[in-house]
Amino acid sequence: MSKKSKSDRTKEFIIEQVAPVFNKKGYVGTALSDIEKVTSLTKGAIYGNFGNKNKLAEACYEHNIRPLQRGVHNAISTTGGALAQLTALLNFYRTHFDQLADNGGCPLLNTAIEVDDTSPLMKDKVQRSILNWKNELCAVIRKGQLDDEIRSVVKADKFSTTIIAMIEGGIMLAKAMDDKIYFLDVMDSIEFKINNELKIK
Amino acid sequence: MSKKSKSDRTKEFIIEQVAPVFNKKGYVGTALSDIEKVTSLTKGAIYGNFGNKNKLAEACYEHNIRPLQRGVHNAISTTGGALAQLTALLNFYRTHFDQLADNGGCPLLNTAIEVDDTSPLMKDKVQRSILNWKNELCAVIRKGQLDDEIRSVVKADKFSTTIIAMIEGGIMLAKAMDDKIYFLDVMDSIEFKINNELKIK
Amino acid sequence: MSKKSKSDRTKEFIIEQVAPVFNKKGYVGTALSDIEKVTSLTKGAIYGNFGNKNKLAEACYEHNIRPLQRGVHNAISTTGGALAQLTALLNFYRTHFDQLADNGGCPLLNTAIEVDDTSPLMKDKVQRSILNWKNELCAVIRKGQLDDEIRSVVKADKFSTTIIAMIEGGIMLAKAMDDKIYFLDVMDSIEFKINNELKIK
Amino acid sequence: MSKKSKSDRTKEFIIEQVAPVFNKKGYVGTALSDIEKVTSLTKGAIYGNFGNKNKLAEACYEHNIRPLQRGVHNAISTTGGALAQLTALLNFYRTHFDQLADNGGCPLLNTAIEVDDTSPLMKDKVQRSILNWKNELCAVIRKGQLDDEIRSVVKADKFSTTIIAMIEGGIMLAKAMDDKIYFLDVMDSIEFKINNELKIK
DNA sequence: CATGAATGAGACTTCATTCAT
DNA sequence: TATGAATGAAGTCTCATTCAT
Repeated sequence: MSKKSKSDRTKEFIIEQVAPVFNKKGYVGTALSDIEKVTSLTKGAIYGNFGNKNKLAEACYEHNIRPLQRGVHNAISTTGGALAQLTALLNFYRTHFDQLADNGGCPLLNTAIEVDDTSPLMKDKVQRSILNWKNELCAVIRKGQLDDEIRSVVKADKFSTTIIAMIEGGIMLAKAMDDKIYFLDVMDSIEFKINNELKIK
Repeated sequence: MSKKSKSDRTKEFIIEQVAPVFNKKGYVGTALSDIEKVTSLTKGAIYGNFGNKNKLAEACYEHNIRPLQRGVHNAISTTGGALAQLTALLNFYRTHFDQLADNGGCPLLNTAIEVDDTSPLMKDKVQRSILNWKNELCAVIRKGQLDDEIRSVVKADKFSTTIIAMIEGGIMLAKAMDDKIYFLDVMDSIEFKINNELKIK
Repeated sequence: MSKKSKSDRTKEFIIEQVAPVFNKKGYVGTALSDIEKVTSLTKGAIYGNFGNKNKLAEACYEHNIRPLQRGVHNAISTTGGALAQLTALLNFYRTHFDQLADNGGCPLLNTAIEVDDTSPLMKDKVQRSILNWKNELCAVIRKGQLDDEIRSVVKADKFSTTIIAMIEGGIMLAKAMDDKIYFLDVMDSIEFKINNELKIK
Repeated sequence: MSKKSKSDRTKEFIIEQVAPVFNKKGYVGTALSDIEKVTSLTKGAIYGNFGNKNKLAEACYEHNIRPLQRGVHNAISTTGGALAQLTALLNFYRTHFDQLADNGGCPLLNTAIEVDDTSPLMKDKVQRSILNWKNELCAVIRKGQLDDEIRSVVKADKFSTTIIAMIEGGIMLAKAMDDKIYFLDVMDSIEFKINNELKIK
């Protein structure tokens, strides 16, 4: 039986309220006064629970990334072969785009852009997320190759990178243009790629 | 003959010094004290020339975007057909990636991510940049179709969006991972796409 | 027989841990977080036992002063005449200087300096300590005069003040210079004074 | 012709207003809000002129110490031999005690006590002040010995230390007791010492 | 035009204190 | 009693902006 302490529940509550704010306004763009507003807690309570703004930001990044990692992981755990798994991944993103957009977009993308020239600590977190994602995709592709589902000439590494780049680029465009179609078009292109470059016909 | 006034030369000087800082640290992350440092000018001088931080930021965005727009435009003005023009675009990016990375990455991407949930004015600028870019690509593809160089089934609009998404996603990954290979892999994928999906063989 | 309550033992424990901190960092310089650290207790426990920081500070002052008062008193209770008693006092200080320095110096001096222009309550405590000390010295000198050990022309009051001033001034210098010699030199001067100005030869 | 810049005049003004506050309330005891109050300037103006609280504190220490150093130096520059010079020093202190007390006491003493266990930077400043003072006294005594005015057996170093300890101890007592007589009594003791231990009769 | 000096708001953080459990 | 969690005020410092010179 896991009974959470008050502290843990408060921490969770804070993270839940604050995580989308960080994702929308960025780390430097989010002030402690913003955090007070959305939590209805005082600065003292925030610092009592997280020590400093940075630690809270890190916790929020983890919180924001988790559902995406889980979504990717779930898609990839689908039964039915590598190609089906990759398609499941696309569908996961198609289905959850609106929710993602409402929360401020992809936290990996947002954080990568904000910190790449400024904050080594957060950059390290982003790098782990990217590698983790890429490794998951690589594994699927390589498995598909072993199963004679995916062409052996395909370079898993390069292909995985490309899929990630397309998803992130698509999110950026759709959010910037306030038009989901940009994202959906890119998703279609990935699906086309999968069917034409990967699949053994 | 246009002889530039002192004012214009100062403005240009300021923009040149400050533009990369905005691109690296973002709009909210760049303080006027940073701007003083890199220009060796006083706040008063900055305000005398630009009125406020916002206007300077806009000018810097334009300055940062211009060489990319020009690069794209030049590639697309190449003689030799639509496919050659698209390849020229890729080569432009391949050649200039290091310079771009040194300057803090793609200003369109950086600005889009920073402002999409916060600053309508800058968002509008980003939207124009995206549309302009997309329109240029569409025009090339449509011209290629008229010239029987590119398959008529290809949807120019969707294809253009995808190319942009890939370039931006690739830049993000390479900068986040501190490894150019991520970008080059995506560029190769675009080239592959062009040869396989676009080209009439 | 007095058996100490749990409360009393906790209070004592707290005072023992905190007293040297107050003596080193001063009243305003010591935060409740410092107090939590050295006691491994929570703020609530501190407040439960002392009511507020001020009361704890007062208790710590008393605790810090006590061994000095006792040392002075013991010296002065030595058998063998007034001059021997004064010399015993000097030796007490010579012997215990290192310990005193480790604990942050003379609490009377430290507190006097910190509070003389700010905190009437603590100042009152300091005044009592000074008067008490001075009275003890005066009593010794006057007794020595009655016993024909000390010259009757000596003004006990003035001489006592001077001894205290010298001890405190010496402590200040030695601690500021990180060099015990400053203190020992002054102790020697006091001894010289006693032998030359006080003693009937 | 020295014409002071506005900046210099403001800096001086700030120091003049703030120096006694630091001397009375101590470094940690003086808040920036106190500084705003006595200067009628904003935090921004303070930081514009001094960079941080620490630098202002250092400047104030120098300002507070200067008149004392000058007083000592002047006394010691008096014509009429070493003994007369030492007496002039005592008279300087006797004459200026009230003013010193009003300003919060001796800055050397106050600062030494506050920083000896906490702030190495300020401690270094205090050490310089002490050494400077001691060296001045030593020089006078040694000169007096060469001139056959002061006994050659006297140890200049030890005697100087003792005089300083007495002055500082006396100031502490008088301020703590709110009674100048404590200080004057110690001054008399120093004079007695000079006449009895130093002077060749 | 540009500077130097200032402002006032707001940044992040720590403070002493309280109180339900 | 002691804890854990919170408060609200206050701490130091930086922000974008203004304006007399």
